[in-house]
Amino acid sequence: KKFGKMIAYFIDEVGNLERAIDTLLWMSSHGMPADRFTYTRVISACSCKYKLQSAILVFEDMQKAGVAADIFVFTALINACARAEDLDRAMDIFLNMCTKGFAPTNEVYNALIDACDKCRNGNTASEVFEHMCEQGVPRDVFTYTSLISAMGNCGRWEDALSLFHRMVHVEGVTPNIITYSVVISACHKGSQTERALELFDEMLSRGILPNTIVYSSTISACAMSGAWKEALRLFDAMDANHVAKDRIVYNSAISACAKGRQLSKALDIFAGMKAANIEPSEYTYSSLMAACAKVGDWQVAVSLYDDMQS
RNA sequence: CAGCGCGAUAAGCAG
Repeated sequence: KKFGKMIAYFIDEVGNLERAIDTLLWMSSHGMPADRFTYTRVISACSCKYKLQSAILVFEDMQKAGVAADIFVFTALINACARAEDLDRAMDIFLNMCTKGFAPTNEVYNALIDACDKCRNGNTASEVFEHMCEQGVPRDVFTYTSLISAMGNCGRWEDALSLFHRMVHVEGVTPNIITYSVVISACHKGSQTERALELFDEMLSRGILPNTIVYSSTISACAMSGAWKEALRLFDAMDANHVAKDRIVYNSAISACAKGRQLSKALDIFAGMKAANIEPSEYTYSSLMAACAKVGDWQVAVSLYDDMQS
């Protein structure tokens, strides 16, 4: 029990995963294996650090030590696969879990759909979702958010929108800020500017205050149809609404100007970015140079290139 | 010995 607390301490306070794993393995090799709670905690910590191999090693040790696994362990393992973008292994674990007689829960299906999303496999995501519905497992905001994200990531914006509709009006699941960010992002990838803006307004009317991520998704959606004025309006609204601007939202706004052939606006935003002490990235320079290319201003492109090198 | 507590799932940028 005390070693278990020590492992939790290594993970939560010290952030030393290696030590936590060593202690866990030491415990089982000395005939006093940790309980399933501790195993789950360690597997989850491996997942957070994208260490799928370690997660599997810990799970194998758990089985060797004769500690009975439960649905929480399997959920954490599937999540580790999702983070490592290994859908095949996620499926293996899922099937293995079913064979052992565990009925998949909402969380297990959600983690599996997330794995499909991370692996850009929209078809499998849809199949898993259908299976979930057939089994009568409840769908919640996590389910729909992951599934809509998976649709968006493989260009299926119509499906993303119809799932959003089904979520809200058929299943009565309330969308949150993350749901709006994925459905707006799906519109962005499908160049559906109008729909993205409608969703943004709908979100406001629900009383959800947009954060940096939702602004950047919506600004990117504006960029796709040359709606740079709308993009800049949103970008400026961030200050009025006291929403912090990060590098990504600056990049989104610069890209919107670039696609709308507004080089001087793009340069203004770039200046603002530097004034705010935000480091430009390769995305920043790439968008700025694209803007130069659009208007044929090679001199500014060269000066940006020099600026980038220094 | 008993009770209690402790563990799992989702989002944004360029060429």
